[in-house]
Amino acid sequence: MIPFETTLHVRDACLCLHVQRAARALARRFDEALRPVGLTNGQFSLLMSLNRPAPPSMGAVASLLAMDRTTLTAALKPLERRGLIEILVDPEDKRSRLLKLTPAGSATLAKAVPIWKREHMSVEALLPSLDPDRLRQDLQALS
Amino acid sequence: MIPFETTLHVRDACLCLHVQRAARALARRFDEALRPVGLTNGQFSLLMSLNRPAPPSMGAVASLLAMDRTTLTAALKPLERRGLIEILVDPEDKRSRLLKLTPAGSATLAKAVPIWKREHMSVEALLPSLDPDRLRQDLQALS
DNA sequence: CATAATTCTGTTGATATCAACCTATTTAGT
DNA sequence: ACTAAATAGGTTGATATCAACAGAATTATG
Repeated sequence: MIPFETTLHVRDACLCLHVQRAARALARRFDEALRPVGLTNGQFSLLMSLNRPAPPSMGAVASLLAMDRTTLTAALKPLERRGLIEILVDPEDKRSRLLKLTPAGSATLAKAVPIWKREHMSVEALLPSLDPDRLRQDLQALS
Repeated sequence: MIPFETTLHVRDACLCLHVQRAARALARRFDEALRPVGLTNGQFSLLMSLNRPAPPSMGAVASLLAMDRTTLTAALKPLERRGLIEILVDPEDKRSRLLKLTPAGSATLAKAVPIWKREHMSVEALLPSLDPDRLRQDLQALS
């Protein structure tokens, strides 16, 4: 019904597919590298986004990570169970939750950062364009 | 424990995070566009990868999509239930399964292609680099 | 040809992802 | 102040993702 040539074109051209593939491959790579500290790539990014002077709300974090609100709700649960974060009701606005790293969360993050640095350097070295900044700009525009 | 500047650096530099964000955003975008034909972006890519002269094995498809084998097993189930694909034991090698589009699967795919074309054009227009080929090359190298 | 290693896939359990629908709280309009 | 609209999150159900383990078939080796 659809010519094989169309399939080849879509397969080669589709940015959505290319990004999903790269996302899966990078996720596996960072998940593996971070396993010694017990974090996945997503948990690392999430914890890192909480390491700031004032604890952010869920909406702010979801937006930063380009992640659905409800995905974030689910992602927080294992981290809270493990005592790496605390979820507090915002006294200024009782609808809102404040997400706060615990000392244990901070410590885990501190162990993860050197691993991230090593891994990230070797990933940037893979780029044929040798231009990670441009890649980041393009990806940013897609978010 | 970790300085805020480190957080800012990781947040801005991490290719894994940038790719995950773009992957989520593009997935939402294509999922939404393809909803009228009842496919998600992943199902579209999967069905499209089955539209070839000879039905491929699972391993071949998983590798093409840079997807875990077992993820593929799970992804096939709803498509099989809906009668869009068939999973056949390879007569040449009884360990292997051959993945085959049904006529209904072909028809669904045919309806999806024009939607993909429209959506993909508007996505490419978002790129500040104006160079989708280079982006694809970089993403490919990461997979 | 027997058996050991390899290959292809499945199952289970955990987390990730989002749409659709829901409640509680805050804010805006009158 | 009262009510309507908007905002912040939560719950449920479906699919997606992968590691760890396991089974069945094939291939390689001696």
